[in-house]
Amino acid sequence: MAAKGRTEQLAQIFTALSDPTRLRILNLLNGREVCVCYFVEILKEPQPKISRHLAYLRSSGMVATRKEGKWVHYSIAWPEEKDLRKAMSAALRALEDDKKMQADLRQLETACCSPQKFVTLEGAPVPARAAE
Amino acid sequence: MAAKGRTEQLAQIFTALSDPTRLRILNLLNGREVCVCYFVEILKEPQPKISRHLAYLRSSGMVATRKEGKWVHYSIAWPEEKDLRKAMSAALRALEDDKKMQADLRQLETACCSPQKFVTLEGAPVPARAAE
DNA sequence: TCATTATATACGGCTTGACAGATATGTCCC
DNA sequence: GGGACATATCTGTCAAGCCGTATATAATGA
Repeated sequence: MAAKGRTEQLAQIFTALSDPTRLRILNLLNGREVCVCYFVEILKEPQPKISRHLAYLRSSGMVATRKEGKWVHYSIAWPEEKDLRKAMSAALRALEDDKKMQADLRQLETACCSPQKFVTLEGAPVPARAAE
Repeated sequence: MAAKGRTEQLAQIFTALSDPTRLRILNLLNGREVCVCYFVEILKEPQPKISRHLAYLRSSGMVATRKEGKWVHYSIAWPEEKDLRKAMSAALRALEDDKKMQADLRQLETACCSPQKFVTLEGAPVPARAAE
């Protein structure tokens, strides 16, 4: 799309942040790369719903994807501009107090979309701490 | 309305921040109290449009109003919760680099909705620096 | 009381967003 | 190729958001 002013950029970021499901997704993504299957399992929402919200975040440029076999890993794409980055990270930090968000994060450790829950070699990829 | 979870609260705040007009309004409100007539003159948008966005901000609890004769002064109602406040102020700070926002602010000094532009005693009230 | 000014709301149309459910695409393995 | 799995997209429907225009409310002052 065309080059947008700073104000419109910010408005777009906040639009992306204005849905509870997307907030939960971003909270899980905060600081690591996460595979789609984790979102589906942890958020306990229908897969197409998750996928749509991920598509939304993708098209507003807030997340990046990395494909690995049949899995797709998502990570946060931090804005170039410093103040935008700060605004976004302050927003994500505001999520950290939320019980629901904390519970989601706790599930990251155990959840796994693959049937072989404990076979890490062949199961779904473990979410990696992002280099930041 | 009913008590909403933290996540939904956050989503609502972000919805309020997700519109360029509302961002311009909040930018003008950042640090001072401003009368509606200023918004109308500075943003150069139809009065009902401004009023609707102010109503939106009001109903999401992000601004407070003070009535004085026929004028209504708006100010930012900072959230109780620390992280929410930080997120909001980071958002407002991210606006400060925007040329458009700076131009809006510059107009605050000269703009006045009253016909008697320079009669401060009877003209529209001058925006006051908020105590913060 | 009437006119004027400041602000808010109602109405109608259009656009965007959210959802569920069905289906398509892509990868892997046999 | 065919089946199983992971992910994405399409379809139709409904709610929410935004806008312009018209109108209502409220305060002021003659």
